[in-house]
Amino acid sequence: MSTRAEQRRPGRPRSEKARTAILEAAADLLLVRPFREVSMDELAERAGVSKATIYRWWPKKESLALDALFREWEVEQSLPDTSSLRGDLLAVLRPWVRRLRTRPYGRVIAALLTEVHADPDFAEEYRTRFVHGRRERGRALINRAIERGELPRSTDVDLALDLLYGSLYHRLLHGHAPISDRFVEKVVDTTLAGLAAEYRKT
Amino acid sequence: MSTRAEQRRPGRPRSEKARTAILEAAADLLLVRPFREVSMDELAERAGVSKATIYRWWPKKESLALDALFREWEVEQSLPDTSSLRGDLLAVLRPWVRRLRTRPYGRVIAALLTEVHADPDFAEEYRTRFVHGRRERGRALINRAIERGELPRSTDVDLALDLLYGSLYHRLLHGHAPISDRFVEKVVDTTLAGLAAEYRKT
Amino acid sequence: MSTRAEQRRPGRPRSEKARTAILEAAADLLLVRPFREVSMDELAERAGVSKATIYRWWPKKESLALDALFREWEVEQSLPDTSSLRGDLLAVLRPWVRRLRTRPYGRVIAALLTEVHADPDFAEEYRTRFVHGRRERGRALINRAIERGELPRSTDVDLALDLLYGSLYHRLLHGHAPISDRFVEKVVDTTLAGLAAEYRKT
Amino acid sequence: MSTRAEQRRPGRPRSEKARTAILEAAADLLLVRPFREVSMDELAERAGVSKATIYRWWPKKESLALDALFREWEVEQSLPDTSSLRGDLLAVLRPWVRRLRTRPYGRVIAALLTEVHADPDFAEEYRTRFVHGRRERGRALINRAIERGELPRSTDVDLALDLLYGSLYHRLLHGHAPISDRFVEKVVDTTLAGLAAEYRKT
DNA sequence: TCGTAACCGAGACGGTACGTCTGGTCTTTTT
DNA sequence: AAAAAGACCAGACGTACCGTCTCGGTTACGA
Repeated sequence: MSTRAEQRRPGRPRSEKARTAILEAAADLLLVRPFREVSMDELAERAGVSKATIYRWWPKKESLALDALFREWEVEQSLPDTSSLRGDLLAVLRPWVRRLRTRPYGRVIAALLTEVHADPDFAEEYRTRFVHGRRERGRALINRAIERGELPRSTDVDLALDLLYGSLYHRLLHGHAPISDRFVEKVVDTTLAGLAAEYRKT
Repeated sequence: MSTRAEQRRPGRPRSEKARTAILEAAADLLLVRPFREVSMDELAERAGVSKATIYRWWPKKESLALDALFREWEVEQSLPDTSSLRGDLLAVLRPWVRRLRTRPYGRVIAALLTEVHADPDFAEEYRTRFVHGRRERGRALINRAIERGELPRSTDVDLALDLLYGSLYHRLLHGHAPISDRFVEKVVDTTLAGLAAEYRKT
Repeated sequence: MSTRAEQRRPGRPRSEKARTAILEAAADLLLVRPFREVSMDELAERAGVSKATIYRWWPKKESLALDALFREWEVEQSLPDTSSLRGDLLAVLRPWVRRLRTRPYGRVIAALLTEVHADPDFAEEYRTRFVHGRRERGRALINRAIERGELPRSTDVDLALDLLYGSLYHRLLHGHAPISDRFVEKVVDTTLAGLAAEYRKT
Repeated sequence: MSTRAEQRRPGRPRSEKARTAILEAAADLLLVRPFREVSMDELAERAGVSKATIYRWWPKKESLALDALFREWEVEQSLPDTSSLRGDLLAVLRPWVRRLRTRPYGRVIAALLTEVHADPDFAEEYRTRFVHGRRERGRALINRAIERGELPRSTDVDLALDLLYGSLYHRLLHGHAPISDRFVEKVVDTTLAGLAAEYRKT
């Protein structure tokens, strides 16, 4: 969202200080308080920056939240290799879930998803940042497990990912029950068992 | 949200005509167009009603959408009985999923979930309407299956429900893949297989 | 304003209790607090009466204030006779001015005058109640003085009344100076002197 | 009301174009139609300006009307000098009443006076603009006449001004009779005669 | 005594203006 | 060119008030 040709261009260069201040203010406000209760004016003041500077680099409040969230979440991009799919999945999901418990992330995610349904460009951006990468990594782990013979070749990888992530997001967004480490394990175990089993329909 | 003691009270009674017109306008607008793009003014005009009348009975736009959505969704409340859990679950989930495909419901749901994370009272209302009832019915179906011996007594019912509904909501909200009838079947089959299996950890 | 054929008509007769309660509430509120800050709802509640009952007898808030004010002001309608115009005028103006000082009447008067300029029917009503009668009585006093030879036959009675009442209303409405008894006397004396004198233009 | 330090300050300067457009729209609407029938929305639209811009500079409709009226009235600030008080007063009053007859100014004045009685700050502003200046000028004229020997040293200047302006405002506000040039002359003549005369009380 | 008609209290309603707020843009000076 | 400051536009917000209406119920009179 805040990408531009990074070549040296004439004129005053972009202030890195301002960029950082904005993202930090966004993290402090947008990732914590209910989305709609944070105004751009407050954000700008908190960052010690003018509103115009924010809008020069981010088209809307949601895009800023997206960047701020991405900065917090997607630090670790490497694939784990524990020699079992169960171990790999837990190595990916457990740290994420633990991070989830440190802040009310359900709040931002819900707000971002609302925007996803209103603005196709934003939807594209959101999926690029938070869906595709994660699913590609999950897909790689599962395919590796198939190669190892842990799962049948006929395994529906998308289904697997939706069961795994879907149940976690479900609790995150609806808040009807906590996302404990135990829950993550059960989700992984049950999903893998289901995928592995030869289940005959009635 | 708009319930009050239905006793005969002094004064002009609430206009049933207005109530219906408002809910219908809400269904036409809030359940279709991006939430934030629908103003209360437009809603009031569409319903042929004054804004004050809406605010007298619904505290916010989200509450109104909640009622309108509830009116559309929660018509069928009876438990199916197909003598198998698979059949029962499909009997519940398939009609719901089919209805989901008729309108961009992900839009409203996302907006409602955003509000859930901002207003505890609203969250309570939301869960009462859209979470608890559905989960109770699911719980009943699963417990019946346990009685029949289809699933072990140790089955984690909440886990089951989160796997089932979580994966469906995941696609509804993220929109990365369609919710086909085939997908519903796979979700049900894989979840049931996972629950039934004795899965040994590595 | 609240007049109707006082004949006996079929049906429940008008409640004298309600009428009085309304006028008293109006006097307590409309004649004291800034006009626009008193709502009909508050008025109705204060009078222990429904809004509809007020509107049945008075078409608007201003009409009600008019009646309430009239009830307070126009009790004394008889002509004084002190054998001098000066005495007669002071006998009329002094009590009025003293009453003026007991409450912030400028407030209501200004509000009523505003309505006079917006609603011709109301203007008619206002003048009937507060202008014509008073001017007729003033006219009578002055004509009597002319008969007595205190003033020339050519005296412009309307001019006289505008000088007398105009200067008092001026202070009442603009509030730049108090309306003391001394001021009333000076107004009367100077006006009468001016009317009596043969003033030659340059 | 819309005054601010005119120094060069950082940031976008106030739009002179908007300011003018607002005052002109106010003159066209507020000085012509009944005050309460003109909404701020209509005013803003007429001026091609957002409501917020109006409220940034004028706290209420009345303040705006005050400025608009001032712009129309108080153009001429110089003292006339016709070598007689009568001439001086007519030179001041005649142009003013002629202007009065061009538009329904009684309407605005009544509305402003209503606000004067509701808001002390506004009252202060009103008197500064429309009372003090005019009275100071009148006072100067009269004092000059006293120096010339046209009036006794004991003349009550405030009384004089209240007689002069009071009678004119009286007709303006009550509308019971027109303010003809002839009337102005009579008011001046009679007042001056009254002030000049040695009037003996009975 | 009973019906009819006008009244009353309560309070919901349509309409409309209010003054505020926020998102996002624009204009100026300064860096 | 970029930034800070802050004025600006557009338009939704939720509230408030006005004056009307719709109920259930009351109070008189005349049949």
